Amino acid sequence: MVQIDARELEQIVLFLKVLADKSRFRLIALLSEREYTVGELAEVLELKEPTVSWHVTMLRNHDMVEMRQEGTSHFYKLKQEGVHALLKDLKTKVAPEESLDAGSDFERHVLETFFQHEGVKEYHTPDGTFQITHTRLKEIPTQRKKQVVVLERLAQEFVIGQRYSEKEVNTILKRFHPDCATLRRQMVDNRIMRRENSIYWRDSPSEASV
Amino acid sequence: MVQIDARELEQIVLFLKVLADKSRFRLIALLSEREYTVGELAEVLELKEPTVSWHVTMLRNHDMVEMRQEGTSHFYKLKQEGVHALLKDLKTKVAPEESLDAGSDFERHVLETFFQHEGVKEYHTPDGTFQITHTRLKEIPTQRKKQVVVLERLAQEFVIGQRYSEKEVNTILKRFHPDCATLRRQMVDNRIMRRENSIYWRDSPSEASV
DNA sequence: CATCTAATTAGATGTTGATATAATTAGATG
DNA sequence: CATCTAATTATATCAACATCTAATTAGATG
Repeated sequence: MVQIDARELEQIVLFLKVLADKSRFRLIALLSEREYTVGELAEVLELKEPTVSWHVTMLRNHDMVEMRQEGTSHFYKLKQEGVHALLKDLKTKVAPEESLDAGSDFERHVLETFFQHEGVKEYHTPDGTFQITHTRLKEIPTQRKKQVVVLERLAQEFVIGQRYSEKEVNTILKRFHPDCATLRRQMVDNRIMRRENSIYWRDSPSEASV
Repeated sequence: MVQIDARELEQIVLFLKVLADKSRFRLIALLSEREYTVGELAEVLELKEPTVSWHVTMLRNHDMVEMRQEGTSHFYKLKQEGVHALLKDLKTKVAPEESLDAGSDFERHVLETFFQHEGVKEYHTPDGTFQITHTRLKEIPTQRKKQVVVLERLAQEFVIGQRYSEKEVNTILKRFHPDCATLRRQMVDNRIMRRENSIYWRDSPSEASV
């Protein structure tokens, strides 16, 4: 865990407190699309104007929203796109299953059964620390239909068109299962990967035979 | 803005509410490092046990923490590493400038001289493709002052407090220079890393001798 | 200047929730 | 079984805050 000093902690918690309110969250959601007057917001959110005013003022104090005046009307809009991005992050974190594309129920079931999601691993590089979720293959399915699902999944580890040596293929597969040789052979057998002169590659889906 | 339905909104706000508390945030920070008993947490956070119990129960209800019992002791630890990642995200969003630290001219010069930045490498994982800039150590400095700068830099690859096996240390160091054994020894000699029974770790700057 | 519109500020109210003390449960140990 | 340790539940208290009504400010318009 990253060390967090007191001041920083206060700030983060404060920021989270601002977000952790239903009305303000909806407010932010609206204001991220276009500018609104207080009255409009009150109507949409079914709150009284003073309540909305209170909230937007709060958001303004936290530099999350900016105001433009026109006559007696005050137009508010989201200030930092950072907030926008943050929400997106939060969303994917909170409800990650929404984010990844569906696939069939069968596929999902097979993947869930055979893959085991391990914690996050940290990679430290000059440019910062990357966190990558690691996944292992509990066992290699014997049923061909399930096998294909698993192999397709593993294939995603390889860039389409890129050439890999046998050693490189093994390294990548070994991250999932010690028996990389079997996986490699099965990938070739199922035409999920191609081989020629000990060079492996992945064809684009359109070229690959089914 | 992403469309958010009522149920989802509730969940997000609830999740944020859980995080938006100083004690719980610190709790999570601690529990992301290792498991703690309620008593230990109470002592570190300077709270009474019932208070901690209340919070960890709350975290448990939200599936953010898990418990293991041993005698009368209840060991808690962070459940989803997703929370971990989330915090980091939040941190970089909230205070991005904090993340990178400046360093002196001398340090910068040494780092520039001894490190070589190689191109971008791609890592393919279940969750997408990561591009990471790789850096190598051209040679190990012999002048002690320069050596320390380089070793300090390498130390950043290790999470403070985390325990590493000798093998893990080598793996990480080998990314920079083939002679990982020398680097490892020098790190220990210079008290940049600590060793006991072939277990290596990095102390926080305050504890480390200068 | 009187009036209208839109928003904010002031003040009141009710709820939630963070924390504490005290009592209770559950496991371990002599 | 008595006792000790660790944690939880029950209950109480206090502060924070979301919301409302009422009063006030500020700009526009006849």
